[in-house]
Amino acid sequence: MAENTKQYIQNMLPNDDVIYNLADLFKMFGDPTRTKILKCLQIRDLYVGEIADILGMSISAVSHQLRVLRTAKLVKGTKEGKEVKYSLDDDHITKILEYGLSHVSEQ
Amino acid sequence: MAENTKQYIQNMLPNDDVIYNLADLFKMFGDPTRTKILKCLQIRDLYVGEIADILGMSISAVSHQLRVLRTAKLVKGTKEGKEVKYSLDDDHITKILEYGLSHVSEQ
DNA sequence: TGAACGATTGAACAGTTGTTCAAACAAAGG
DNA sequence: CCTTTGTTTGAACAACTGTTCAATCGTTCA
Repeated sequence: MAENTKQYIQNMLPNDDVIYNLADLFKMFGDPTRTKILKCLQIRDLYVGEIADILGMSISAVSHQLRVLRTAKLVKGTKEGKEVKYSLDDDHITKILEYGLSHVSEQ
Repeated sequence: MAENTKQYIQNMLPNDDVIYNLADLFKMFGDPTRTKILKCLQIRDLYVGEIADILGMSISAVSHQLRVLRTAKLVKGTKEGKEVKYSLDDDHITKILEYGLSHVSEQ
């Protein structure tokens, strides 16, 4: 391949920063537990214990994943007394999920 | 939470099959090397060695990832003599990537 | 205050992932 | 044939990921 072709393609690629952020975003959807949690929160805001109950998982496991989603700013938690109500923190998320879902469903 | 509310939400969730397929799809985009490869192939069909050259990676590492992408039917390889030319095997893929990219860029 | 409850946290563990290295394969040309 | 070139493959290894378990924190209410 010609050297200038190589450079041309290299220049068209997003910066490494962007690539890594992109990968980190998609990683969030790359785990079934997290996509389930997000799907739940798409239906309705929920407490940690409720999510665990719906998914049949331990509260701890759900809480760990919620922290991951919170760090990624996909979800936010609001304290209500003893409980913490979680909700989606990003509109795009729903669309990306839907896009992936329709792709998967079509196959 | 009321038992019937719990069941209502459970019924609204996609089947486990779908959830796992969805997660597997997003996993493909969850690695920087793979997103780079896909981005390259979005620009132009390329041989394995060309991709390795552009990305500054070993041919082996690229080939391993191409196999993963091939298995996921995101990419296909066509033998041309000694070389194998790779191309994107799915239109949706570009859109999902773009959607994620625009999300990442906006932050 | 102190028991009860919801949620978070940290350590530990098994399982998975991505890269490297060396070996093998396939096509082309001498 | 034998060598060269492009690619694939498998084993090995380090790094990462998700869950569990036990401990802890924070709030409520008796």
